[in-house]
Amino acid sequence: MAKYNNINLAELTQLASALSDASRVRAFMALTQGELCVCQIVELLGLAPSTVSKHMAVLCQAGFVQSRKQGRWVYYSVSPNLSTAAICQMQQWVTNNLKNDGTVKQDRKKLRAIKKMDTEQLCKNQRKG
Amino acid sequence: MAKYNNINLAELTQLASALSDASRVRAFMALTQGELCVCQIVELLGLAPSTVSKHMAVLCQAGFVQSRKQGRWVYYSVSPNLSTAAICQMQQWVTNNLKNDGTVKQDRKKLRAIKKMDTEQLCKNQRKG
DNA sequence: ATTATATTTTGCCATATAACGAATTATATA
DNA sequence: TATATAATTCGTTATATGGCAAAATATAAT
Repeated sequence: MAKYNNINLAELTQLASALSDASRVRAFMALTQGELCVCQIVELLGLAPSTVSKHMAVLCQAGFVQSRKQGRWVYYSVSPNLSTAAICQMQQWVTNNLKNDGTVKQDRKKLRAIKKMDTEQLCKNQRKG
Repeated sequence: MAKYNNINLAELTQLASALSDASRVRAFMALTQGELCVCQIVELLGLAPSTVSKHMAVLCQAGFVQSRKQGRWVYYSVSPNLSTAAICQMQQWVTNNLKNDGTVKQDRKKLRAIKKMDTEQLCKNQRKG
């Protein structure tokens, strides 16, 4: 079915703003490889949990990602966007254009390692260091 | 011919940043109707010339628009982007998604009036008021 | 040459944003 | 029930950004 929802100027600048920060774009690109919990994104980006949390909130509010809570963990994933064409198009644009970016490639590699780790252990290590 | 130039993370966030401000997006949308000199954009947006100049520099540096100087006037226009696919795609995305935006519609109307005015007279009025 | 003027650059101010650590919240475990 | 903990919110700081006015630049007109 065709997507017909229009966005307005404010919504467009909100979408653009969400993608105006490298850490947020990296987080989004990481999620295109599958859902991640906050501590995994923290590990990937090397930022404080509070900072990552705020970044994810921005991506969520823009509509690029969604979250689900399971126990103490919150998992983020790329939103399916059944309604808004503009968001789908931007998701595609980011994904396609950064497919071969150096940082994104490195992140993918690091991400594979992170996913192999036990999440409990990952969090424990983050508390210490 | 297919466009194959890739962009990196920094370039992508630069493009997004350029579109993260409503005044800049309005200026860009105005230029999709044809080239404009600075004073015409000043008239449309109701901002100081220095502010508009800075906005246009940001759009230029990102690659969304280009400028040509003719005498004392500088004309801005949507860049043809023969090289970078990412920029073309974003130009299309903005144009398509804001086609029916309220502010953009108002701007188009105001723009038709501005284009009918004598540019010399327009500048003269701006110096006064 | 001198003056006028369209645009840009510079300097400044107010606000927005990214970062962190500390405090808070919500959930699981002992 | 009390404790531990993953994530968020809050408070603070440093930097970035948008806005204007004034100064500087470049070009046209006198």
